[in-house]
Amino acid sequence: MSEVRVRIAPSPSGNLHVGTARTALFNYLFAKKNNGKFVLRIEDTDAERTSQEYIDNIFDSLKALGLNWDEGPDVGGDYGPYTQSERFDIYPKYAQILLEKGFAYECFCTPEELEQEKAQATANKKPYVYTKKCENLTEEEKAKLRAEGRKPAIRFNIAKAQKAFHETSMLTFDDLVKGELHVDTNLLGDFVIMKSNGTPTYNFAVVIDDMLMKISHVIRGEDHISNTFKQILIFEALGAEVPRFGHLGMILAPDRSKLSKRHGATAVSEFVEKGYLTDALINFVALLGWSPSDGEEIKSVDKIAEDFRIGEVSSSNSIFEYDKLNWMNSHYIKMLDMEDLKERLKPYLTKYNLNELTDAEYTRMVEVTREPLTLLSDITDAVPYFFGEDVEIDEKARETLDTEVSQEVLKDFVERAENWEWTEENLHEKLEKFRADYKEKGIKPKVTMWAIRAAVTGRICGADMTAILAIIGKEKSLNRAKKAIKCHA
RNA sequence: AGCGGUAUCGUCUAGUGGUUAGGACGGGAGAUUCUCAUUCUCCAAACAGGGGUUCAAUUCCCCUUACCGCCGCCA
Repeated sequence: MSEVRVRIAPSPSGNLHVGTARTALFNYLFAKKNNGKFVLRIEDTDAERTSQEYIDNIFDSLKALGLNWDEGPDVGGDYGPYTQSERFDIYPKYAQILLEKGFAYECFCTPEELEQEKAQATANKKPYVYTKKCENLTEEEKAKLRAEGRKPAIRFNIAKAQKAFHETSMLTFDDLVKGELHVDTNLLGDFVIMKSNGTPTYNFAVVIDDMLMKISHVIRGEDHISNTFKQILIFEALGAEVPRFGHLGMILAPDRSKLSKRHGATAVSEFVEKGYLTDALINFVALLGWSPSDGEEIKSVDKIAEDFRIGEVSSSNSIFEYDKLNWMNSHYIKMLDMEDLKERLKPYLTKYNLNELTDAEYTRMVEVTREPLTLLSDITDAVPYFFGEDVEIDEKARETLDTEVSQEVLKDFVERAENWEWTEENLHEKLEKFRADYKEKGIKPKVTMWAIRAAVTGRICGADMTAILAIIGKEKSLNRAKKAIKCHA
């Protein structure tokens, strides 16, 4: 059996989309599982929509997800170049072969003429297929058209190719995930393989590159199924070995439409900026269509690869649900090593002066605030009270502070705490006693602590109160408490 | 319109010609805690509809419906 070679072939007309990331993942998993090679190819035949920024984004995102490629534009390989715009001299040669074999022909139709054909078809409520108007142009006619300054495109002759390799007009292939797929090639129009500007179209460039790069399995979204039939015919017309194909269901937004900007983030880099961990993202996306045989959903890509079988991937579409991704992200944050977490949180703490805290204090702060984090970015709003002299009192805290009990508790707290040794251990002990005293008076521990919490943090919920006091320090804590006590006449 | 694809809790899915149809997220209830959260326990929640085949169908076949995709000198 020949070597397994798969590829991910993004078009750099945007940042790396999560859907592309999932396709890349499944290719990567398939390669890993079968000791194959994972190739990255940049499909930038449309110069208009391509930008270096997007290419960089694709590289960075794929790397961040851990989907490292064996061959690609940057790392090279035996079948390069791996960027289509650098392969433009290759495609015309193969188009020429097709022309000579009679599997392709020149088409001089103008966009206007084509537009008209299409309009006609819709007017007659017929599906549009190219009329093959230029199929049998004589040399004289072509010369005349050329003299007029017309530049021909090259079209693939579907019927010729189909007849040459198949008994009937039915074309069939065995899809890796969907099983047998068929189409009546009579319904396919002769599509353009070389544009009149001399560059290849997607369907042509893909085939030539997959052939030359010896791609053995093409795993991609099901939106490519109809392309696959056309591509198979080109492979055959060229006398090349046809790779195996596998088509994955699409990822849909919660409203069942295509996942787009209006649903929030779509690019991997956007998710990262929002505070998602790439490990969580890739794990989540793997679960869209694939499920672990042992039921254990939290799994590294390496572990998933061991368990992965392309034939077991679900062939239906799946909806991208943020709830589960969020849960998974919080789970991954919980599993993060302390030092790692401390570093990862820093980008989200730039509005605070981290120098106010010693490293030990920062560590403790992270320890007591990490629990409820869903996104790394959640840290920003979770810690403002650790910084600055004063604290902003929110509405709920204000109400709490306005009660008589709170005032009484606070006064007592300030008085007693003046003499406390300010270590977390001691504070823990002292506060326990403090609460107990009030409990005897019939005041719930909750209420007692609310007063202190509201005064010191400006909120009524948050991290462990003892730790907060210890980190903030005696002076600052008591100052805030005093400020919360109303001056009585 | 045509062609292709898909159909199990709200969502991602497991599963089988005979099962109490399983898990996870989310939801609900409770326990723990100084609060929020965490954690733990429990609960509700599905085989799209109609025909076949069969002793038996969620499972196999057909039709309907719904949804998705494709019909570019975009990729």
